[in-house]
Amino acid sequence: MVRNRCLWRSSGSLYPAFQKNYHRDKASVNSKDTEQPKQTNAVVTRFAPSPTGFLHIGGARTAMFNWLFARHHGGKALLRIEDTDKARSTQEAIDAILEGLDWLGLDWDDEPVFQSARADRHAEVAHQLLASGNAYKCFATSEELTAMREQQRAEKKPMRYDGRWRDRDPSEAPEGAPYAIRLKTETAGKVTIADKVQGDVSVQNSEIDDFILLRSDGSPTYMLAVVVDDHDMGVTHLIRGDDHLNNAFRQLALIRAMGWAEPVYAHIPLIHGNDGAKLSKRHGALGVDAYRDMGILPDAMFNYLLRLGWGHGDDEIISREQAIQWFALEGVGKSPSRFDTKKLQNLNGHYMRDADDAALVQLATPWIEKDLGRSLSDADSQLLGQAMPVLKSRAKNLIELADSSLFLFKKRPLVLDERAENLLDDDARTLLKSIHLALNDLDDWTLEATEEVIKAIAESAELGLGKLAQPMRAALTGSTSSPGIFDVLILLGKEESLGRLADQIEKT
RNA sequence: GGCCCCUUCGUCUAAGGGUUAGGACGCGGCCCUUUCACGGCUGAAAUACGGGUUCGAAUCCCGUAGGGGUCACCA
Repeated sequence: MVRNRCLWRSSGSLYPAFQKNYHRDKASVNSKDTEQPKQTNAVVTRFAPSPTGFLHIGGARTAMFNWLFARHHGGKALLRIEDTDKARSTQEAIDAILEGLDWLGLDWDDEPVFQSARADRHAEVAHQLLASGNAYKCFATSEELTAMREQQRAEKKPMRYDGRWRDRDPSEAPEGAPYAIRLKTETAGKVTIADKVQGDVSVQNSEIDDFILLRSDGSPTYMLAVVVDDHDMGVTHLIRGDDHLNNAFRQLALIRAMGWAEPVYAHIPLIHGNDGAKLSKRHGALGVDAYRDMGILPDAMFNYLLRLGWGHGDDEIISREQAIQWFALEGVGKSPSRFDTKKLQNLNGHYMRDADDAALVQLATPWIEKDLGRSLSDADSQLLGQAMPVLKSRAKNLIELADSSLFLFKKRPLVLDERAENLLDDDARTLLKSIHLALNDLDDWTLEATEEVIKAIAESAELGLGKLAQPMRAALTGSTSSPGIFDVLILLGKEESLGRLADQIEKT
């Protein structure tokens, strides 16, 4: 469980559980028979974001699917921060991602692994490959390679490393020249991946060039780092965006060169914006935090993201428990889906209505306080709690909820909005006068009693209830829409209600 | 451009050889109603196109078109 972030940020040993696993392969390689039969039921997944920005929608869904798959199988869901790109990785991004995951209610087993701390192990594997003849030193300079690609492009040939150092003797290189380590990949035949989502996908080995494992400065590339980390962490199922599908073939080549167990792959389609293109900055609010700030409930987001690209018959409202029970990779669609804010809002409305009143009071309070410019007293909070049942059924998100509650806390005399002001013409004010009179005489301030009084007036004046309710609403709430008018009366109490009515009558 | 993937209402999806192609969001109408919501009923709305295979195709095969992804000493 990842709850207290300080736990690992301030800790000196970031991945204690991990270090124990460090030499596990050597042991398990030697004991083949103990390794083989058991490995089927232990599911280990991982979510591996690179901390270069907030947790975007696509990442959130990938995280969810990994989490759900692990929980469904009673396995482990691990978290790894891919922070090897020091120039782009920031602590703010790490925090934002962890917060986003936490907000969504996703917890992780073991301590998060920071990839940057594992560079030595990555290098070790690269050198192991070098020693076994599965990799070689490449002395080509960046300039040289750029030139090579330029030429390939000019000749309209595929842009790939041409293997110029593959069979050359390192002694041909200048004395002490820096070199990168490249994987010696297969040149003939093809590889096929039995992807749980995409099905069988094959690629000719000739398409896969000898990619770099270790840079000339000794740092590992992403391709090396992922494979080594996934292996060391014991990851059995790789669920990630299908933008990694092409990488999978390279990674598989590396895995096979090391003789490691091959994971099960599941490449899920990316989420697209309204225009069908890959989600990017220009699509507007994208971080999970942005939706939190829009007053979306985590459960609604969870449900929405779950149903995006995944289905379970006609089910729409799905609880976490059901999601864990039902989730299967087979249900994931193969085509990219578009993000639909309207549906999210609708789902959020469902979860608002279902939510616990006390919880909603907590969640809405910050917005209310911001609007009011003061903090809520205990009495205010209690009033809000009383009003919650009639407020929450009308709100699609926490912002609407907060807005709709403001009339409870506003000080007299109320400032009416334009529509409410227009509604209060002379006739309406005359009506308010008789309403005020009748309510003033009422001692039994209950829903039933107030309703009886108002209905009596409506009847004697031969008017519909609406003719009375709307002016009352305007005077009592300053707006033309609110909870039921008798609810409003009761929530406000007799004194406040009469005061607000009087304020508007006196204006004439 | 090379390689890989995708294609059912506007959107998310169900239907894995035989259904009036179902549900949800959104949109329209009606009902409920003191406003606004909720809710109920209801309407319009889809198998990208073209060929096969088959008694029968949204479903299997081929092609076309469109869309997406990926091609770094980034991750």
